[in-house]
Amino acid sequence: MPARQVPDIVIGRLPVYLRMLTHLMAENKLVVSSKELGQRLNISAAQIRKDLSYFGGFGKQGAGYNVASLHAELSRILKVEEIRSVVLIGVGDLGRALAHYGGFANEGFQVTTLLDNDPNKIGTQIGHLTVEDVRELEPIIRERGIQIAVITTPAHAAQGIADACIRAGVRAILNYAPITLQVPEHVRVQYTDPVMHLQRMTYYL
Amino acid sequence: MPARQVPDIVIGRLPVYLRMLTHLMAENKLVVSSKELGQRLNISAAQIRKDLSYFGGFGKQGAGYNVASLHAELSRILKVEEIRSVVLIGVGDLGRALAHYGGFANEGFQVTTLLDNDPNKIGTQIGHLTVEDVRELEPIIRERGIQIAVITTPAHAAQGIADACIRAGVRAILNYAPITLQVPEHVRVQYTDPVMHLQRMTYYL
DNA sequence: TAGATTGTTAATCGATTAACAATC
DNA sequence: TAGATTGTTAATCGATTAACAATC
Repeated sequence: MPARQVPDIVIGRLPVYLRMLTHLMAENKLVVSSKELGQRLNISAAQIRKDLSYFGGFGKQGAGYNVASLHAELSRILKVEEIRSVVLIGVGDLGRALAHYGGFANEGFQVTTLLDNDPNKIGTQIGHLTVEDVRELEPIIRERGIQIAVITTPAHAAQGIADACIRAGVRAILNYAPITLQVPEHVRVQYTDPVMHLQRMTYYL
Repeated sequence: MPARQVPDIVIGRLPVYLRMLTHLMAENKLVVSSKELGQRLNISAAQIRKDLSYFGGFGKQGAGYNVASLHAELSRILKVEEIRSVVLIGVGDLGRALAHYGGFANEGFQVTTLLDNDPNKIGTQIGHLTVEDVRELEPIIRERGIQIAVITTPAHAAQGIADACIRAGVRAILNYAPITLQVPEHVRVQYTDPVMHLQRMTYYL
């Protein structure tokens, strides 16, 4: 429960801070200053202090921040202390790669459900999961109470899948399909598209 | 050659406009207004007009924008008319998925080089490419004049790979490894990490 | 204590929006 | 022509930075 309205752009930096704190813990670093954090993340020290101050005073003057306790605070703020179920729709190469991805463990997420529309894929095993029929999407998501969906279908299918997910109760979508989704206000969407990222850089070449 | 300094945040929206224009061309739509574009992309019409005005006046009062010619203008501005070679380092599940990805064609990019450090992978075929030895990274990138790298290695290897790429002449990096890279000013980096995206949304759940 | 660093305020900087004359 | 929509300016809004008292 934030004390005041926190800008979304601030929320977007918290996972970056959290990731660096995880890294510092692995290095057995006990304390870190906003200055050092900033240098490692290419963010100004003032911005880091300001971002954190939306949620409280976590540091100690003259010393900096305790790495472990700031890590715990950010985990709490981002609500990634408990594991959340994720449904992944579209078991192509990318979907398969994400299903295998080891980086979700310990970061608050677990892919628990794989869906596809291809009869040749439905029923097959990927890791320890069985691919299920996308026609069962709504009841499956509802029954399992899943709030997060990852869409790795072709572009033409993505909007329909998103609509169905939302009807079933999904409130956060990570969309890998190269299309802008139309969603109601209460649903969050994040996009990731390698072409967008690359095109954004070639301008400067 | 932009007329004046264009904010990076504006450059970041141009690929989104371009993608929608590609979509509209496939729908055989000849003309589109900033209002309609905005509705489809969840961006205000004023912002679209302002963004485009950094580069010139591409529209027609009372009518809107010619879809095909705005598409051509944006392709030119983003320099994605010619195909650019991309090196991909780290042929794990994700690297393999990107190597197979069909979405680069027609969008200005082609993965031409695959590198890995695993002797079991070096020499194998992926699609029509052969995985090469990452120890040859610098000469390969130099000889082939590659300016764009996609890093899909584990986090601990990513900074070293980035350094080597930059020494060899790379100026744009798309980094899938979950780590913030330190790079000189003349090098652009884009990040994509599913954990970051998901954590950014769970705050709102 | 002296040095370092926080948390916060005010100033600056930059991005978005609203409005409208120009004009197709 | 009348209606629609652009390109642009000025106003608004929001984010970042600089500065520093507080204090560990």
